[in-house]
Amino acid sequence: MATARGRIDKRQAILDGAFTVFARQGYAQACVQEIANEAGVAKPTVYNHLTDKATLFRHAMQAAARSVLEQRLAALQPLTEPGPDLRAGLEEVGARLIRLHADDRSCALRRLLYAEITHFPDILGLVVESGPQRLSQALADRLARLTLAGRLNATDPDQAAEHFLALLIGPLETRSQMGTRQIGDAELDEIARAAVRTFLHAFGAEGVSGRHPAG
Amino acid sequence: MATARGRIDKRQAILDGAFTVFARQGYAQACVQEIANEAGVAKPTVYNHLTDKATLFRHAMQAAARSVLEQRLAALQPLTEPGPDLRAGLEEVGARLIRLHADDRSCALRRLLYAEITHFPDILGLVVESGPQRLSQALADRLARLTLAGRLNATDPDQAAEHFLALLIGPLETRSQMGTRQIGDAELDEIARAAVRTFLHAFGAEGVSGRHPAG
DNA sequence: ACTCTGTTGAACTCATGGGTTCAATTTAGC
DNA sequence: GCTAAATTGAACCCATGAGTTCAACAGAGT
Repeated sequence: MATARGRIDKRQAILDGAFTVFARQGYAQACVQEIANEAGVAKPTVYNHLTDKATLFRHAMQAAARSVLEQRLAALQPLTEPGPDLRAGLEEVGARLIRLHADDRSCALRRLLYAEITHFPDILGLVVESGPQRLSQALADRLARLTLAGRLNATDPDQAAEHFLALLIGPLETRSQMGTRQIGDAELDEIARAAVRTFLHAFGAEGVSGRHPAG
Repeated sequence: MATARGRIDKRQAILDGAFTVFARQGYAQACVQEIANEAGVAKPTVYNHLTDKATLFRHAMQAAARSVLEQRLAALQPLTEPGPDLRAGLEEVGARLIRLHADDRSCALRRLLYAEITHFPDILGLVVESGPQRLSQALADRLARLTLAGRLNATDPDQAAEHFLALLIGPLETRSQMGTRQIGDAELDEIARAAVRTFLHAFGAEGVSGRHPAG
């Protein structure tokens, strides 16, 4: 063994396994032995790569946060080259975001963050700032462009983005009982459609807003 | 001792102390001895009233949830007899709700719920169902009345309530970094005003909606 | 073949903390 | 004052789990 590649693979396996176990058990109840098992590795190997249980936790959270963020940014794609039907584009983005948010790893990340924010205040910096913050920022950029193009009426793009995300995530969170209950695709789409409807009433350009649409 | 009153007082002190310590340390890291100290009581007394650490946790959470719910329902008061200025009434309710949501105990309750939902799935029933659920329900009732009175246009009051709360809580949650950062009164009011603005665009009666208000 | 580095499993140390026991003490009600 | 129930503090038992040690082992480069 001992090749650089091998080491990196082990390290990655450890971080993945760690996140899996932390997600299942929480920080305190997760035991390092179980993490080692999950990663297919011996306990001392874990301590060889990550000094502490605490640093193990930090790195696992950071890695998970990074991968979640990537997916989310990618979900904004349809808004960079929006088609003729803006409503459809927004609903598409909403549907994607909501599915990512309801994903198991994503839920687990949020849960762990909430749970351990008291004991690891520094993790907030690593995760939130490269989480909702960046997503909201990127979304605001798109909304600003759409407003300049006269297809939207978001004078304050940051607030528009904030409200768009709130209208998506809030209802999802309450209906899924904080990620406990699984939600069917139909209901997810309905949540996204409803969010877009309210959003367009508030921020749609005159012609698009459609005070009394379909429903 | 042994008088009924005395027992109840001790029990209440224990539950309060338990919630305080759990909020500070999380379930796993909280030790019963510390809870006993916080409650000004000996350790065996704790076990005399509540059999387990687990049941102690459950009862503490339930008690906290109950008190939080009461406050929230009371905050809806201004909507039962709304004055002539509906926007002002909604902003008042929004400001109250947002302050309650940002309250320390409330944040701690949410954190603990998120944190231990995996180990105590039954707590969700005791808390959520008598938490956001009931609040959303009560709010929907008010919105329905306002719609019947022609002062609002909430065809689906449940969804309107859902979106109103989402517009309040979502931005609060992101800006307060999940309850970590303290937020000034001015910013809280601004969040509430913005939420009401978007809400009225979507659900305001024709005359009230005011597509381009003040800002 | 030799070596160096990383891995492994098992055993070990040690601190923490849940839960119990018990004798001494308090307190309420009579 | 007497009794019975509740409280108290201290000591105790025991399981769990973090982190370490170590001897044996595997593989890559020379």
